Amino acid sequence: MKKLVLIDGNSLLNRAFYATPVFTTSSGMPTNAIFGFVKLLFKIESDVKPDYLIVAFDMKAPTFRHKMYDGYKATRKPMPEDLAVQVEPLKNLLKAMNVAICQQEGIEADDILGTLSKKFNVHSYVYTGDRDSYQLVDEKTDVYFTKRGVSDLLKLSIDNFKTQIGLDPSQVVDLKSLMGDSSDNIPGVPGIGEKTALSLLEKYSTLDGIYENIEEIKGANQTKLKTNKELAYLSYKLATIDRNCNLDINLEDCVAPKKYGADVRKLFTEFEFKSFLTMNIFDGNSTVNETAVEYPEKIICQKLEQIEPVIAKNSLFSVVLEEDGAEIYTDGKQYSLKIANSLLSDEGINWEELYGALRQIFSNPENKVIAYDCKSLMHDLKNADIAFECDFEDLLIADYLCDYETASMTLKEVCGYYGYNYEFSAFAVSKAFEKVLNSLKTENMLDLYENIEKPLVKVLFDMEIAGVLVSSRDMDELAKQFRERAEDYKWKVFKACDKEFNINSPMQLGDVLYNDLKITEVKKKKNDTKYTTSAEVLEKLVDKYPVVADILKYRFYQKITSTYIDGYRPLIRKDGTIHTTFNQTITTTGRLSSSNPNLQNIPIRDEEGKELRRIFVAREGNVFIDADYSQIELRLLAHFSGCKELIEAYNQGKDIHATTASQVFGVPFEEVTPKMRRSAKAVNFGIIYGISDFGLAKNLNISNSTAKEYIEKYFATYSSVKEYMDKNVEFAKEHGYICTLTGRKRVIPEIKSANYNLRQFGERASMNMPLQGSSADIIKIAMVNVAKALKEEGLKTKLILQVHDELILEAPEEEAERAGKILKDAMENAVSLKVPLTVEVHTGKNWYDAK
DNA sequence: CACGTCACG
DNA sequence: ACGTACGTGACGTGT
Repeated sequence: MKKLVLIDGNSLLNRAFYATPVFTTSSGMPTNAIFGFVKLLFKIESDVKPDYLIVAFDMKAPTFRHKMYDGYKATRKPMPEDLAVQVEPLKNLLKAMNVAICQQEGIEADDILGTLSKKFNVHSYVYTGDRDSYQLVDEKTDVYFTKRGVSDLLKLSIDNFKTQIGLDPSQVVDLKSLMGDSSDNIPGVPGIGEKTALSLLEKYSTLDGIYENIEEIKGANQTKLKTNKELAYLSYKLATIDRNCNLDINLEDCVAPKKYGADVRKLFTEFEFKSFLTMNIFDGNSTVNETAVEYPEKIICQKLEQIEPVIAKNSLFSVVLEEDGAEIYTDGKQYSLKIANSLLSDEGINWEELYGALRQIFSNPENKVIAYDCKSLMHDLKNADIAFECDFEDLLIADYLCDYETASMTLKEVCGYYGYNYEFSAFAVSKAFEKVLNSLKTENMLDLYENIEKPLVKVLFDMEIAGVLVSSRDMDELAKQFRERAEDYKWKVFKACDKEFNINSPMQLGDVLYNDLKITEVKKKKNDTKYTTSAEVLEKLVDKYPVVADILKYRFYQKITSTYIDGYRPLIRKDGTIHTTFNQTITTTGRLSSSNPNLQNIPIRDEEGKELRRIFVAREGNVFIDADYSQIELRLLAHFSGCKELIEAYNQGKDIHATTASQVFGVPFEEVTPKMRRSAKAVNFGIIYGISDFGLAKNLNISNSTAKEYIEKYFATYSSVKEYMDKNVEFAKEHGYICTLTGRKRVIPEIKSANYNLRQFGERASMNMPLQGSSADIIKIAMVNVAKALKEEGLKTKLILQVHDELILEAPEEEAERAGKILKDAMENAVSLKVPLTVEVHTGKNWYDAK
């Protein structure tokens, strides 16, 4: 059977517009949607190889079906200006390409598609971004729906429809008549959503079926359906695509073009579609216009497995992971490589030829790769069993450092930010990287990038691959205990409150505590109707109201089970290991973060919670070596401020909190009480956070005025600390940013805010960033050095975790002693300060014992 | 998807 | 008079 491709022009142009980064010709005309559309067209031509092809457009005037439905507000947004100006040029281009176009007053594009797919004796492929068209699927019509972007397609045919969508194609209309579709102005039955609609159709198949059995349907749904019967049937009409429109089109008018002429080449040149010009799509009469083709990019081949003979040694590759396909270009200096992620993850398909080629690129230390997010690229390649051993540059990491003013950007955004479009070729990545590299130089962060962040990428990758072994036996045992206790406390609370409710809901809990039990000690916040049920507040009530203690206990066990036990289960692999992701480009201070799961917030402060650390165990024959910096941020404070008293205390190895206590409270060192020491410790922490009397008062549960006295006393004693803090605030006010030890920057726009609270926040952040950020710098240096030393010494010991001021190694028992020394040495000597950096090391078979 | 809560440094 | 300690991530509820 012959093949007819039917394209929903408006819908796909719209998709192309949003999926393609905004770019213009050098004269300023936006062309991204046209580019995306044509790219899709080429893809369709090479994938389907259609005999016939036609693009359907809506006319601008309001259409028939929507006119019937004037009473409802149109929810469709107007077309953005940048897109609107691309519509006519696209149509002209299509005409030049001899692509058939169909548009007719009063007929919607999907009615055209519906009619044409029925009319001819051909197999139709409908390309659209509109779910309405699902209903067109039948024996001779496939619908290809663009999920994300333009080339990620959901391919629906009569064979897979039910499994993909869960309905028959005809039921799509029934579904819409019930749930409506706001983007298409279809009302549906108010109050009936997708879930209800699906379960109704599951039972009664069609809208008619539902109304035939309306008495069977229970409760509110029956009422809703009865009162809105007319609306439902109107919706049915609106959602139904008309497959019998009067269209004057012959199949022979729609022959799919094979080659294009000089006029198309001219238009591509006008649009500055460089990569299309080099494609083998033009007919013989259309010779290359030398002035137009000054572009370096040449397709070497579109099949990666053929590249092996052509790539040179010591090559530079710009790499982009794409939705589909595999391409490689060169400009004679470097290669542009695009590969589909799916090619690396599809199991059971033999891509060995391709992988061989990729191995030749990535596993060769003489090559260099430029990519965005190399760590995830390493993971993707690892899935295909390709080792990442080449040199690399990482656009994501470099951009994180130098575009510190901008919130995290995607690859598309970063390239766009520097004026490139990576859809043309992966060269955009290397071009953007060059720009970022330049600003790293002018911003004095090249060293930070090259010697800390970049090598850290590989270190983190190795840590993520190593993972941590979880003892499921210990975990199950703990789970059982904690779940039981949560249950016990839950019922204890219910009995005390004389009612069952959801303790997990702060709303319901607040209601019970403050309305039923009439607890009056806690006041609502001003301008707020809500009570807080935070542990901080509840703890003050435990003496008077015993039930509150049980609520806190319940919360505790519930938290442990839901977050740290049930939360882990789906993340534990077959071999019993769990693998976190270390995010290198999330925080404003330069710290790492950890997710899926977060292994940087495992309980430790609470003794019972700490038990959880026993489930993290070293593998057979191994031990954990846990090393943490002692008060690294306070030591940095001593270093940066040059405070003589603090420096001396650290050099003499004195207890710093006791020292502070003795000086702030004016008593001899020997007479410092535990309580005084505790207060001084809180003051020291407060200083690091950019202290405020209120914050300190809350933390120590003392009055604001007492807290204020402590702070004044502290600054009177350590005046250089005060000067140092003031200096940082001043610097931030003047420059708008503040730096760490290595020159890492953070912008603090709040510091210039007219809003007092924001400005205060900006000041505290300016005081905290150099301490928290430099601490992050230092442990990163240590990580790079430890990893390097372990490798050089040929040890099997691996770095597995980082928790901000703490590093954990997993070492074969016989290596443990040596590895421990290497670790301590690397951490203590990561940088040289005016005070020693001391590190405490512990060893154990599980994380609990190693702390 | 925002919020409250709570786990960590 | 106002509303406040720095930096994260995950879970559950409720809109």
